[in-house]
Amino acid sequence: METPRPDFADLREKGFRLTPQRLAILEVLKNSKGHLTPIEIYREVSPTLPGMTEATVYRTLDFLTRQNLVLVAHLGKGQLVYEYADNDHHHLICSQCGDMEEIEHEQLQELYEQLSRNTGYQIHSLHTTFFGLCPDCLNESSG
Amino acid sequence: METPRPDFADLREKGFRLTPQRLAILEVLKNSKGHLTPIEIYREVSPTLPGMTEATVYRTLDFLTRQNLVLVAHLGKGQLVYEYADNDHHHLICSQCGDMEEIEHEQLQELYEQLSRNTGYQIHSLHTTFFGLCPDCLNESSG
DNA sequence: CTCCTTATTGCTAGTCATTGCAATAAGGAG
DNA sequence: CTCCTTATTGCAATGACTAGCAATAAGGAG
Repeated sequence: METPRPDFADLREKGFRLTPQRLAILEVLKNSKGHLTPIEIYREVSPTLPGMTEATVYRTLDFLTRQNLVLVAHLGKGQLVYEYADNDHHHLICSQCGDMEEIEHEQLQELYEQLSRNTGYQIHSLHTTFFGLCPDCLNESSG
Repeated sequence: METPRPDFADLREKGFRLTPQRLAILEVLKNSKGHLTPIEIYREVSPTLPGMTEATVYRTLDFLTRQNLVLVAHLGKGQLVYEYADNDHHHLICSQCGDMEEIEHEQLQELYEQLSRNTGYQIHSLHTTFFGLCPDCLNESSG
């Protein structure tokens, strides 16, 4: 709750290092403003940084996620997607057509507070994913 | 909403087959009453059904999930866990120590209705996972 | 009980993702 | 600018999961 949006430069003070790989991956996420899979990120960053490996992409994404610089979400089956952490939101996905709606965090705020009261947990999950049927698919299945 | 708890035998009427593999996997989940990974399930079922492959476990779990007989959840990184679908609940996991709380679906009911009203979606995600810090870890990190 | 259709399985190969370890390089000290 | 510590990376091996296809077997018909 103290530093909801840490700056990349803060990492150095925590003993972490600002490597070109981390910079490049964060930059790709910052510019794309959408969900990217690790492989997509690898493909975008790879030309810029020859020698970069997929393993580094996975590790870096995991690192940036734990530093709250990027958000991770499970949108479909097992595949994870990443997004630059600049606005707090969640996702509602149609399990039939794959359509996606963004849910402002505000709508979950109350629930989070309630869960905190009931469990004593300090909840920090952003980017929660809900599944359902979108209006279009609902119509089709009922017709 | 019509058949919230389908029976295994109903599958036959839909043209699906009741194979020993499906029976065995469902039985393991029914008896364990907890979260199991596909590999754990494979190890439990394998001795009973020689010849059983991991691929079949993955496929069967996917099948049972789509039939609403089991629930799937993303608890940690990428790994999926499965559980017998006999009570509607969600999870709250401590991202530090891994402790887990169950959240009764009742607590999310209101949110789900609100999201439905706002988006037109019919939301059906059970087994949503939230992350946070448990009371113990909160104390430690502040001390 | 036997035959037949075709849903499922087992096998194999292919992706996606994680881990261990030696080599590299970030960044502070002198 | 050079040296030194050690966080990170690259590489290679392993593990998790998916997809294609021929062989098997569930379950309905006769």
